Amino acid sequence: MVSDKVARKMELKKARVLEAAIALFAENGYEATTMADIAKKAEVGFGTVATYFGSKEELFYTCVVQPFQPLIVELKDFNVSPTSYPKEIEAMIRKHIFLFNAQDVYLQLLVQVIGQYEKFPVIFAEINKQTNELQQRLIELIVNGQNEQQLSEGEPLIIAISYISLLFGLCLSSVGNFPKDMLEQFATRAIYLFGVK
Amino acid sequence: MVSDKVARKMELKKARVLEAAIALFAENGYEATTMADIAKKAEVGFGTVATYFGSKEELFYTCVVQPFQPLIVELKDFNVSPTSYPKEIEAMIRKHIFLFNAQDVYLQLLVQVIGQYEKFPVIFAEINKQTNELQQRLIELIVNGQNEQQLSEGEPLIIAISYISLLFGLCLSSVGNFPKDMLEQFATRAIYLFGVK
Amino acid sequence: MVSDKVARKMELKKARVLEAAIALFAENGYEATTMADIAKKAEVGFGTVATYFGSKEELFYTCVVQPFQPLIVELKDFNVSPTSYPKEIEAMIRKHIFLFNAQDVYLQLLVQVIGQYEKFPVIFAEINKQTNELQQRLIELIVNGQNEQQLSEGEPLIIAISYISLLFGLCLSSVGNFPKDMLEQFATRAIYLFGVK
Amino acid sequence: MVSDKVARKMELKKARVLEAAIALFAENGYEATTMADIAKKAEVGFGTVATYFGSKEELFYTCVVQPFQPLIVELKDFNVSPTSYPKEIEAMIRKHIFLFNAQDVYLQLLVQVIGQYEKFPVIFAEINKQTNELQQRLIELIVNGQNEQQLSEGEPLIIAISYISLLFGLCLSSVGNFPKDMLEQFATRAIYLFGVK
DNA sequence: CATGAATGAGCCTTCATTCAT
DNA sequence: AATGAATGAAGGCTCATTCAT
Repeated sequence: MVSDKVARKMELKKARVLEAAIALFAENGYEATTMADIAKKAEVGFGTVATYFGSKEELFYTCVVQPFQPLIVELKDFNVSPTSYPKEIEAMIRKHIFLFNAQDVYLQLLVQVIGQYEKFPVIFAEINKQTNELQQRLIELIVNGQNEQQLSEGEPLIIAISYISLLFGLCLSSVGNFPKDMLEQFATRAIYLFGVK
Repeated sequence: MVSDKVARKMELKKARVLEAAIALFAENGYEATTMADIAKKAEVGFGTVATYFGSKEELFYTCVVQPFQPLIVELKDFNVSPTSYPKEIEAMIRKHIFLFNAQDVYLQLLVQVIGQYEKFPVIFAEINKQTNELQQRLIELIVNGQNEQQLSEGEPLIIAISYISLLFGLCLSSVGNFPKDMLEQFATRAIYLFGVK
Repeated sequence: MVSDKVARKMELKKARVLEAAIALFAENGYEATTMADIAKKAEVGFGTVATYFGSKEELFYTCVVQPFQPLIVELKDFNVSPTSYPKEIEAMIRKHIFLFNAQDVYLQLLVQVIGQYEKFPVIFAEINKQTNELQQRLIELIVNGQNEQQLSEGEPLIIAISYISLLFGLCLSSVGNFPKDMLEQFATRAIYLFGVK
Repeated sequence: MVSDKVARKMELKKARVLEAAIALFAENGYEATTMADIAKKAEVGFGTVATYFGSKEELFYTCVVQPFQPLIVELKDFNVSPTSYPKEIEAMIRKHIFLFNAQDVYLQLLVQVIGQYEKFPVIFAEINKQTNELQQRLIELIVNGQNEQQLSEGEPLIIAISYISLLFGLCLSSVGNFPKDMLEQFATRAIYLFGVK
């Protein structure tokens, strides 16, 4: 019989461990991060980490996969047949860029997994599947925009990949994070990729 | 007194070790790659790796820094005040993209270092310095193009960063490498970032 | 929160490890003794040794320095202005020789450190400081004895060094340990060094 | 066919290697001294050391045993039935002490072997055999002196062991070596052990 | 003969995991 | 449930030895 109070405490601790783990995995990578480091940063005993998450591998899995769900939902949240394509695309890009910037620590981690997909095949597959859905949705948007003649010609797949690459590429470059006004400018510039007239 | 024959042989072995190391570091990351793995792949005794490169850390340094020099030289090899900016930029982008694609294994490694710059501060500083020079040269090109009114308005720094980010971002995406015709298309699309009229 | 029972158990194990380490270091020297040997002799996992003492170097330090404190206290425990100098000196020597004999394993270790002082500078400095205090105390005793004309002439420093050298020299010779009656005889003989009339 | 010139050169090199080895073994001990260190100090290629002396163990054996022969001969060179025992003993002790002091590096090495006899059983046996002969000769001297009533009573074995221990003990203490006048004083003091009247 | 490139056995150390409290 | 003492697998590195030149 576990009281709500205790359960609440547990959840808080678990969240603290997860946050610490994400930060350390992002900064140092999988192997260079020790369970003891994580426990210390989360201010729990290191046995506790094992109790909550099982093995280190499972913890890493959770670190990468769990925050990805809400993120991808946000990223996919745009209208694929808006009235004004330029306006919708601009809004989408701005949203994306600010999202990426807000989650920079997590994205540093994500970039590692993507950059070493052979090392994390299971996790990568999961990530990739979802990212492909985002890609599909982008293609849909582009195709519609081109059909409506609000966007200039160009292979939609190429545009979608280029755009996603630009987003992740900006993550790589964002040493010390960009100030807000620069983010705005990146957004404005990225629109060009879509062939907005 | 070392004969030329022996020296030649050594050079060959050294190159073989380096190639193996780059491939394994790129695929698995620094920690997950063992000296034994490298030696095995290079078909030498693992003591030999130590004899050639000292420590694992030094080997990694060499793996990242040594191939970077010729690469960055190639990347910086474009005319900053051409007659036709659109043509020069298109040629440059095509060159860049094909270079990146040809060196995909090495670039996977490079992306790791950039993505975890806190973990490899010395190497990153070296890389970053050179990359900044490339960025400066790009800015020069863009400023000139804008002055000549062959390129539309836009903050040159933002454009340069966006472009470099796109290049590295494409590296991240290039799982299993793109076919040649897709590379051409990426090049064509990337031009848009520069505001070519 | 560690229970007393656990803490007790740990102390016992720690003592067992230390004893094993002293014996093996004494017999084989620092480098020739492996952490695995020590763990095996102490009947613990070899990770445990590291948990308790950190590194091999720290363990060695503890092995040499920790038992030295009580020993030197005992060695310095004599009266520097007794009524009868011959009697006090005889008692002191007997005590010293029996102490050395009782701690023969530890002293074999100590002799190594002294004999290779360049190799163990920090430990040696610590040992040397204390030994010098013993030497000073011996000199005090001798000077007093000479002033009281109970001891014959002779440079006190020379006598003190000779005596200490004799003690350590006997350690070197004591292969398989001397029987008790021989120890008595050594004590009787060593008195001569002090110029007892 | 090896010319004398070449043979001479070899002998010189060999001697240089041996000297370097003794110095390094004495300072750092057997394991902590590497073949490469020795080769470097002797200014020869490290393959050469192996060519000359075979294995490291054989080299160590040579380092300890070879210089011992002439040393022990010198140490045993005293008259066991002199006219004046006090004079003979004084001369002997002075000779011994100056010999020990002159060969301090080698003796540091010797002390290691004696102090860790279990580790070097073969070498120790050899050393011990010869040292016992010295001890026997000392006993002979003492017995004769006592019979002639030039030396006071006392178990000759005890005296001999004490004296040899003192000699080796002084080696241990001689950090930075004693000045000549102190050596004289040690000699004068050591005479007391023999019960010179 | 003299050399040093090549090698792999063996060691210290780190660290994920287990389990008793 | 939470903890950390205990453990041993695994990796980097050192270094004696071998052997081709």
